[in-house]
Amino acid sequence: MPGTKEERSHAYKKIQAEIADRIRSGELRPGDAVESEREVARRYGVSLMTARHALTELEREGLVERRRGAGTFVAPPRIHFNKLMGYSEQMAARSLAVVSHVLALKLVGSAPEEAARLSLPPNARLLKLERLRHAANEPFALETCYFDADRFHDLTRTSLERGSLFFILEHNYGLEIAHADEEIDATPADARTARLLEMQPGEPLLRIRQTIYSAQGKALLYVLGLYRADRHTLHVRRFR
Amino acid sequence: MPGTKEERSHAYKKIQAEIADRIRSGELRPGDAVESEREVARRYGVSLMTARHALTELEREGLVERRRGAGTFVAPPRIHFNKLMGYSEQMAARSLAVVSHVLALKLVGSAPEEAARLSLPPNARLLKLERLRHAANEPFALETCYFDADRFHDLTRTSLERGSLFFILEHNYGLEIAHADEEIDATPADARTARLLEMQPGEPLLRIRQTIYSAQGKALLYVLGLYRADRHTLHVRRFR
DNA sequence: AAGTGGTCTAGACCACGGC
DNA sequence: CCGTGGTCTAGACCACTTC
Repeated sequence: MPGTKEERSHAYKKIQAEIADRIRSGELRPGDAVESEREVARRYGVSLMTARHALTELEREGLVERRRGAGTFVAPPRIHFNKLMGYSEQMAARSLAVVSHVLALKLVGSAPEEAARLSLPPNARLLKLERLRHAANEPFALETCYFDADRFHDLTRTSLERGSLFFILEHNYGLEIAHADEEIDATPADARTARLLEMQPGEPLLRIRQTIYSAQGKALLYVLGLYRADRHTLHVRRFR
Repeated sequence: MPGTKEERSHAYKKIQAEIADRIRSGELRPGDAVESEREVARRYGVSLMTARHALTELEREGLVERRRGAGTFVAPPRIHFNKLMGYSEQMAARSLAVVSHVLALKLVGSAPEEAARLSLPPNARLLKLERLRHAANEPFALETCYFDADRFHDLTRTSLERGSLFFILEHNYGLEIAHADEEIDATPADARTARLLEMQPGEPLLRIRQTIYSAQGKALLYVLGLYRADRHTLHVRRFR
């Protein structure tokens, strides 16, 4: 057949994905030897450079360690530092049940500070979403999200109570979340927050103001989070 | 021999270094086109794959951006997020005067928690350094550092009052500081801390517990920092 | 000594961008 | 259209680790 429309996926990507799957599935465990460049080349019928490319990419991903003269080995499981995760994802990572309650979902017409965080004009219409988060049946965080109301007009209360906001943004809206810039400080609890989080007014809260950006560098979302200090520790790795 | 100049022939390394120098010297400015793969190959008399390797490495370093069909261009200057800096360095970056007062510098024989943070046995002898930090003539942080007393026996009070601890570690001890893992939370001020930081007991403090590691992955230093919440905001970038 | 990853060659075709 | 980066071949020699 002339002009065959084969799947146009690149050989090295396929090899890379296949080995990555074998590592993530547990078939290959940390420390195990991965096939050598020459083995990969032979088994997949590609040239050495291509086999090499696949293994080099796996190393860049951190899944694999290459030692000259010795071989390629499955890397010890990586601790993900400075990784941006939604609440549901963090809870899942700790095998905790996801419970959160939507306190409010409404349009606000004048929130100049929050609009500025999203690089929108001061009078922009914003969608404000306030949620109370629970872990182990105790409230531990109050999170308020602000969206550009024009872009996210059809977010519904029920979809938000059910699922992960990150999931909705990435799948229903097709957005690629890339990074977040956070400002972290501590602040005393006001009366309302204290009541919601079942603590005493004036007790310390960890406050995180987070602006979340897409891969295109556009501010998607501003989140003001207040966390009970006794239930929450942030982990950060900084580099010299 | 440490410090030997690595002038291995590796063609791609030389090309990479030469282009990197031209960028860092300002000869090539952000947005400028860098020579294409084919130009590099011809000018340096190497094959395309080798020229390509050099440019790909420059991209990995973040010095260069490659756009298919268009070319290779000098990348905009990188913003350093999550950068590990000592107090003196942070103050210098904000053009603020460095003032800090050594409250204590002493040997402690039994500090099992702090020893554990340094991966030392529970009864290890530690050097404890407590410093009160000022900005704009107001106290704003209380930092307590713990060292392995056997390694850092000759730290003196005067050298510490004068200079940056990071500078001393890197220059006097020849250590290469690589990264720090931090635990961040909020906590109410106890009586002594409140007095030192001129605040009310119970008011919120930002607490940062920081373990600083060398390039060899060895824990060098454990720092417990307490920061007046109203004077201190932490900036972090997280990636998806 | 055998096997590994690291570097390198001298080509090839493709997909994409800008003119 | 031409030039660009992205993928790929079928080899080669070297430096290194392991036995």
